[in-house]
Amino acid sequence: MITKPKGTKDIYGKEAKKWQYVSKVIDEVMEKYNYNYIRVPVFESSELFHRGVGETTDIVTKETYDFTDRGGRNMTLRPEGTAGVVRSYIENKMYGDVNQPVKLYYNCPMYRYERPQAGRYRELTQFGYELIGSDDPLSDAEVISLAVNIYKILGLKGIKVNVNTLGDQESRDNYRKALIKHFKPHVNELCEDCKERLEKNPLRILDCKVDQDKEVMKTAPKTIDYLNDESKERFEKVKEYLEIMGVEYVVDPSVVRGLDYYNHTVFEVEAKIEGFGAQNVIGGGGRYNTLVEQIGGPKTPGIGFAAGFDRLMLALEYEKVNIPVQTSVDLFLLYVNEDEKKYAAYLTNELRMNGFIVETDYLNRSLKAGFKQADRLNSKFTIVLNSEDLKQNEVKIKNNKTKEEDVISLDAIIYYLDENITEEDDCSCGASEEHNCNCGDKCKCHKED
RNA sequence: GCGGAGUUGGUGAAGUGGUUAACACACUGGUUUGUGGCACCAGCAUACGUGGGUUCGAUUCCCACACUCCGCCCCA
Repeated sequence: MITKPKGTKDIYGKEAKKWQYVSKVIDEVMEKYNYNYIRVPVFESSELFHRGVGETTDIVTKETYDFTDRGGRNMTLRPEGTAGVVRSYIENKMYGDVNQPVKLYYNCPMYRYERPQAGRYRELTQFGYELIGSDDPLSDAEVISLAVNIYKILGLKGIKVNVNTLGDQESRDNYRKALIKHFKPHVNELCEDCKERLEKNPLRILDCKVDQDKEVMKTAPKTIDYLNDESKERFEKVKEYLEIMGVEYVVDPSVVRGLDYYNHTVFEVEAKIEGFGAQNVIGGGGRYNTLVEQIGGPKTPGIGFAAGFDRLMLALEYEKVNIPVQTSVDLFLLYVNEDEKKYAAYLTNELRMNGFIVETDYLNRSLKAGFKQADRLNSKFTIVLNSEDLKQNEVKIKNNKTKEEDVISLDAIIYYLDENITEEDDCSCGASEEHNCNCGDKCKCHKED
């Protein structure tokens, strides 16, 4: 048997419906914030990610899917979304658009060659958004608040936002030097990885899970102490706007982010996911004021956020957020002989074109099995086409809830269905008990906050 | 890249170095000469991850690999 590649996942059935729902909610929220959907290639020149994401990051040095195409070009499957979007921004000269800043969002698969585990795949789906062309602290706050709001609208309650600032380039350089100075005398106390990081990327030492509890870590200089006045003031502004927007956040100096392009504001969103301690960060982002220039565009500030779709689904599951999925059909058409089958073919088509969800039998089942199938599909009505009735231009239609059967004229089917298909008494999400869900006013099972 | 645990049919699973590998659910048909959901009866063909090895004989023991789950690193 040919099986799916390691670290990939088939999404189908009920799970696919949930994905579609969550994607739809994301689309709706993005629309309100006036972000436009963008679709960029799955593969790009390898160079883009080396310049964009950073030569020293693990993502680029050991996790990319690289290949040479038939023309000898070095290509890489995108490991993250920002570099491609920024490339597109530059290539399509969006810096010249009348509408500024440019606000873009995406929701698509990324590829990282890693060992799969809970909430981690080699093909992972991320949604994210970028606000390019503004350095205003308000844009930082909006990007953070938008992330929080998406999760809130989806019904997640256990969301925590950790915010930090890396400062501008000057602050970052000063801080870097201070860190090296601090850790150098203690280099032997650090883990192997951190020894490497000391010269290459000292900020990442702060993130280290192995060395976390060591004394050197606790006494390490804090980003906040190396910020110049401008950067400090900027961060204060961001926090102020966040408070005005009612975003609950925590300032966490250990948030430094793994990609090279960040400066100033960086943030992470954590969710409660039982048993997946290491994977509880479901999204993260930050400001990248030098990235556009690095990739070859004009000096342009930007800020963005990206979130793991798979981890979001895990969080939704853990918090038992009910996701509305359509679980019933309006009508199931049954037939026995070939003439009735032909009429069924005609009628299913006709009714579907009139907006009803209609199913029929494709397996030449017995009536008994057909009824069973109608039940399984949770059909609201069932019609058994009967040659005798059809001769009279009539049909028997059965309401599967009340078990009542009506004999109606063929011409009246559409009218009848219109009249008798009522809004579900219970929640459209199909749940029978109170729960956290987001199905709107029609939902009577919705638990009050 | 490193480490741990797994892999038996459509599904959940039991089990054994040796003639037909339990059981349950699901599915299909029948009892009901064309009206289901219950009950009973019957049926469900080619199921022991892949490749080697040990053996008269391997699903069972050994080795390798693949994949799944979990952890580390890293990240979403």
